[in-house]
Amino acid sequence: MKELCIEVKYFNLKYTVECGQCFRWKKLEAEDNAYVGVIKDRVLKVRQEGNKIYVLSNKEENLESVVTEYFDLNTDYEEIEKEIIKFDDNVKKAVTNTSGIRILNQDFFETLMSYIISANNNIPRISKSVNELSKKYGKKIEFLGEEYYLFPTVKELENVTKEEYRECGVGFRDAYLYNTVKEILNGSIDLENIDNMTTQNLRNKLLTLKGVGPKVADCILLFSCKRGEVFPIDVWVERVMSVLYFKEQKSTKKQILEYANNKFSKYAGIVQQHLFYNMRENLL
DNA sequence: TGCCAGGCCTTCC
DNA sequence: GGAAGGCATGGC
Repeated sequence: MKELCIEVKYFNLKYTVECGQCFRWKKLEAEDNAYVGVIKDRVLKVRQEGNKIYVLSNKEENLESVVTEYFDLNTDYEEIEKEIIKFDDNVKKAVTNTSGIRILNQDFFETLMSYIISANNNIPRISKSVNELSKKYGKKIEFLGEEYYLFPTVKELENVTKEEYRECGVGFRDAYLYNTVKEILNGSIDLENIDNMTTQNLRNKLLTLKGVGPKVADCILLFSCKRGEVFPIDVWVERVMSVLYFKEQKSTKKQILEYANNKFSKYAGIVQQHLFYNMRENLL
């Protein structure tokens, strides 16, 4: 296996995979700043040393372009961070704390299913369920002496029952997952046409799925559809926005969203992710 | 024990 | 169109 080395800047591997946007990266205890994860059809080990990342994979074909796309390495985050720290001191402090977070370009179907599972759930349990689904229905890959599992394809989930979903620990979300697979199989959402849809159309389409509300839809748009302008509001973001920008006055999600859209506009997504991570890690 | 977790659905005004 | 209650499950 050949190790790929890529020069990076304004990229922090740890923050990017630990900030809550993805659920399948595992930190390697034996090595510093190294993680193993599954991206689409391959398993990767990624390690960062300063401004270089070192990548190993079971599949070397197109490895550099897959990694570049996934970690959004062709986007100029130096420019983005310089722009967004101008918004105000709150954003400046957050971005300074967690500089190098990048918004991932994850697989659409995996992101859709994962964020349906995320509703009224916590991150460790979401990860556990996603891994369980993969282990049961995804393809097994041997990598560095360990067994890993790809996230299952729509086809691989075709005959999975609600009861079987529930055995993966997803609880009441079993029917949502079941229905979503059916909807995709019957062509209600055309996976091939996503890039051509406007954000509003795609969002409305996602909202027709049971188990997908505004927050889940926005996470899917942001983390797997390159819609950097959306601003997912969960309990943490509601909390941090309310503390930073609305002080004591009570604020609704609608007010928060309007404020964020106006202020952060096309950078709302990356700002949201910095605020979310800062709040969770108690850095503000 | 009761509350919370990257919310959403249904029911009822 | 907005407010309440319910929902599986595990961790604290």
